[in-house]
Amino acid sequence: MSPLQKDPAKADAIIRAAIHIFARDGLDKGKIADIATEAGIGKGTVYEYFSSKDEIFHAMGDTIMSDMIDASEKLYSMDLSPHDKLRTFMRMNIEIIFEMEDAMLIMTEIWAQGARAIKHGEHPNTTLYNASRSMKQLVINILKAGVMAQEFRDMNYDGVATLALAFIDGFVWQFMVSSDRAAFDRALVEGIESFMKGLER
Amino acid sequence: MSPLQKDPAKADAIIRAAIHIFARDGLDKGKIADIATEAGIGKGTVYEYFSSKDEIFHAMGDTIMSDMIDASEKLYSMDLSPHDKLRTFMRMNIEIIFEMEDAMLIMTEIWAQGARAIKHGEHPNTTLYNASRSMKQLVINILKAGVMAQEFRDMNYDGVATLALAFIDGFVWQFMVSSDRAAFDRALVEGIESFMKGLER
DNA sequence: AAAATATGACCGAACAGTCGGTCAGTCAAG
DNA sequence: CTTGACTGACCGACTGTTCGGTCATATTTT
Repeated sequence: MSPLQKDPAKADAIIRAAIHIFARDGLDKGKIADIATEAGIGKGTVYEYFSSKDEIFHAMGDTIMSDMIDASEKLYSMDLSPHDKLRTFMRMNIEIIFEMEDAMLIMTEIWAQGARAIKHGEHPNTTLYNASRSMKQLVINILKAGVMAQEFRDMNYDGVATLALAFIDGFVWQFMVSSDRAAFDRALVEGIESFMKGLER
Repeated sequence: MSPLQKDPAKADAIIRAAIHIFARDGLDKGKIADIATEAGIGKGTVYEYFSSKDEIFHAMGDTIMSDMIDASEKLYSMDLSPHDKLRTFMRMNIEIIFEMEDAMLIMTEIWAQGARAIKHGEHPNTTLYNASRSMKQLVINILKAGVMAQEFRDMNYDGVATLALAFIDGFVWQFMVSSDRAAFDRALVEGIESFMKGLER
């Protein structure tokens, strides 16, 4: 039969290369030819694994989000008080995203594409939105546990979870264009402290 | 640059049309021809006013940011306690940006371009970064006044200002893709309250 | 064992569509 | 007549996608 199945590792290599190239050049300017070169294969081969540039976008989105959710869920299952869990969740999420600068840039563009798709009355990339929703649910669960344990004040969970996630996104976003790592760390500590203080009873 | 002899109102019309088209189709997919049509002029005329697509990007960024800063500074000069000023600043900023959905989408892409430019070792659109810095300074000034008036606790101003701005950006960003206006308002109120509570002495 | 055959992964030259930017010419005003 | 604002047909660079052909490897045959 088939002497060689299509190599799944090669599909991965293409995605990895795509993340690198698209983060560097943008979703539109990023060339399939460059991705192929980066992955060490021919341009035609890319199309043996993905039927279009758009399909590569989707695959990238899935990969990035599942990486992010995995990291967050591991954190969620750690044995910590709600207070420490939330604090750690925020700090680690910011650092994870910050390390994954490539991913952040791409997600931003995919997210913007989604917003535009909605404007056009089309369907956005649902994976991304489901993932975003499940992140929020994770935060809400921590908050509820904290209220139950009388560590946090009573609150509107959705609003506070939104504040937390907005802070994470916005914070990374602000520092994406700054290279002052020391300022970044100082602001991060103070930002999280201030946020946590807002939850006190 | 073109001489000022030409109709300045037409340059404005081109910028407005550009904001509409680029928000709808994205910075790359948005066509100069469409902008011309939207502005009710010929494609060639666009090039009488702007020498390239890139120059249009810059002009758009300038227009959007100066609109935003004007609104913020008007707010800043209002006669309110630091507490109310900050609260109002956040609420109004979010609502302004939310109404200017077009602007938000475009700014996001320009910002991402800037982050990429830095990666390449090039110069980003400085207007945008100066504007962003002056917004932060505005918040810091409010915070300092609040501490002076003993309304707020002592704090690291930069960190808290970053939290505030991150919240504004991230909040709008989260809701860009949701059409549930009621949830938006509930979350907004709770988010701001929680933030303000974190500043109490 | 070795030759013959079959398979499908791989490739990159060529194609076709797109779009930023140009320019030769029109038109209106003074 | 002169000026300059305006126009859109046109050009050419760029790039996503296709496709005919190559080649390494598995399978079958001798």
